[in-house]
Amino acid sequence: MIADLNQESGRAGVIYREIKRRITELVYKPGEKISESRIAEELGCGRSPVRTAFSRLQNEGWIEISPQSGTFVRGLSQAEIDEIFEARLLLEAYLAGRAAKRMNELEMRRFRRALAAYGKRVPADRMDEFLELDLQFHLAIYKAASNKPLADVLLNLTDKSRWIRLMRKGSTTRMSDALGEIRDVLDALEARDEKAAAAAMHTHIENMIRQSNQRTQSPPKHKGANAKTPKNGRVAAPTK
Amino acid sequence: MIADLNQESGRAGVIYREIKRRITELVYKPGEKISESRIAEELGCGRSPVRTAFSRLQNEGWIEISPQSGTFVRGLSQAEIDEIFEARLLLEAYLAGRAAKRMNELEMRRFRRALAAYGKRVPADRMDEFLELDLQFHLAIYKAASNKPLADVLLNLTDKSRWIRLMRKGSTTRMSDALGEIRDVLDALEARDEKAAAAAMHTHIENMIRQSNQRTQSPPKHKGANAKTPKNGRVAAPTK
DNA sequence: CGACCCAAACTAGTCAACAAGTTGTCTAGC
DNA sequence: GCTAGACAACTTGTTGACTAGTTTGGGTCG
Repeated sequence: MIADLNQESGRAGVIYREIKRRITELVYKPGEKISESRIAEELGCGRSPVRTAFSRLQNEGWIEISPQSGTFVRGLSQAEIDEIFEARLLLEAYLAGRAAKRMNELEMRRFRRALAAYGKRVPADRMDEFLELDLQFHLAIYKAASNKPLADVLLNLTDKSRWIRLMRKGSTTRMSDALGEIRDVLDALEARDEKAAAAAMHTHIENMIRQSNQRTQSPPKHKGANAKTPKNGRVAAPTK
Repeated sequence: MIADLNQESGRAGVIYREIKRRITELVYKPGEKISESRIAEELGCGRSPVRTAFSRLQNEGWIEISPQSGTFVRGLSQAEIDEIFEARLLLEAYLAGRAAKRMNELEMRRFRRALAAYGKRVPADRMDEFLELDLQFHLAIYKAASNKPLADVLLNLTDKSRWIRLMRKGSTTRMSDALGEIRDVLDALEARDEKAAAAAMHTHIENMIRQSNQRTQSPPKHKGANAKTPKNGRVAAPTK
C-alpha cells in the first residue's frame, strides 16, 4: 500500500512513469521545455493522459507548468538540494529507528544474505547492482516503519537524490563505505536497537550528502552500531 | 513560495479549494460518493477542471478514485490518524527548532502582540479566532524553517488534523492550555533556543494529540521553556 | 420464495476540436 | 542601425462527444 503510488495503472500511469524516467535519466534536462502535444504524439495517445501525468509531476516538483506558455523541467537550486538532504537526514534516521522495532525477521535475513554476497568492497562492475540493493533496503525500512505520510515524502526525496547524483555525475567510489554503513544499520535493526539504528542511518545519509557535495577532502566518518545516541539537531558529533 | 500550492490560480484551483472546503467542513462526508459530472454541473464548468482538482485531491489523500466506478471521500482509520499525529510530532518539533534560528524579529513581535491580546484564558467567544491564530503561528514557523519538502507535508497534515478534530467533534476546552504552550514556544523562539523551541512544540503537539484522542482523564502536561532536551524518539518523559 | 442473469444507468478515461493567452519573429517606420 | 508594433506559431485550458468498464436494480427462471 505504501509504494503503490507509483503503480497507478492505466495509460496515464504508464505515461507518468515514462516521463519521470526521462527526467530522472536526463533525457529531458533541467530547464528544457516539454510539450503536451509533442509527447502525446510521441507516445501515441491524446493529450489528456499526458496532462494527467504532467499534473502529478508538477505536484511532485519535477516540472513547472506555466499556463499558455509552456512546461519546463525543473532545476534544483543549491538551497533546494540542501533542503532535500536535510529532510532525508531527519526522516531516514527517524524511520530507521521505528523500523528497528517493527521490521520482520524474514526481511532482515534476506538483506543480511544479499549483503553477504559482497565482501569488504563493492566490485566496480557491480556498482549499479549495489545501488539497487541500497535503494531496496531503504524502501524496506520505509515499509517497516509504517508511516505513510513520511514514507511518501521520502520516496520522492530518494528519487530526487538519485537525480541529483546523476546531474552532478557523482563518482561512485563511495560504494564500499556505504556497504559498511548499511551493515551497521542492519546490525542495529537486528538488535532491535532503535537509537543505534537511527544513529547508523544518520551517519549513512550524512556521508552520502558529504559525497554528493563533493567535499571529498574530508574522509567519511564511520561509526559502529554502538554509536552514541543521535542528537535531535543537525549533525552527529564525531565519535572521538 | 512555500504556501503557494493552495493559491494555484485558474478555474481548476478555485474548484480544488471549493471541493476541499466541502470535504474538510464535512459537507461531503467520508465514504460519500462524489461525481465529476455532478460537481461540474453544480459549479457551472466542464469536467476537465474538476478532473484536475480531483487528481490533486487524490494525491493529497482526501479522495479515492476508482476507475470506471466512482470517486469517494476517504475516511481515516485510527492507524492512519496515529501516523498523521506521529508525523506532526516529529516534523513540528524539528521545524520549530530550525525556526528558532531563523524567524525574523518582526514576525515574532507580531505574534507576541497577538498573544498578549488574550489573558490567562481564551474566552469562549474567541475560540475560532484563537484557532486561526494558532494556525498562523504554525504556518509562520514552517515558513521560517524554510524547508519546502517538510513544510509541504506539514501543511497537508495540519489540514488533516483540523479535519480529524471536526469529525470527532472534539471539544475546544483545551484552548487555554494551548495558549500557554504557544507562549512557551514563542519564548523559546525569541530566546533563539533551538532545543527549547523543539521541546515546547513537542509538548504542544503531544497535548493536542492527547486531547484529540479524548483521553481527557489524564491532565495535560505543561513544561516551561527550560524543559529538558527533547528525545529523538517518541514521547517526552513527564517533567517530574 | 430465492438465486441468478441481463440490461440500463452511471462512472471515470480518452480524444479531438476550440478558446485564450504567450512568445518570438518579421517588417515597417524612424 | 534600431525600435515599435503587428502577426504568426505554439502553448496550456476547457469543452463535449465518445469509450470501456462497473454497479445496480428489475425481471425471470428454478
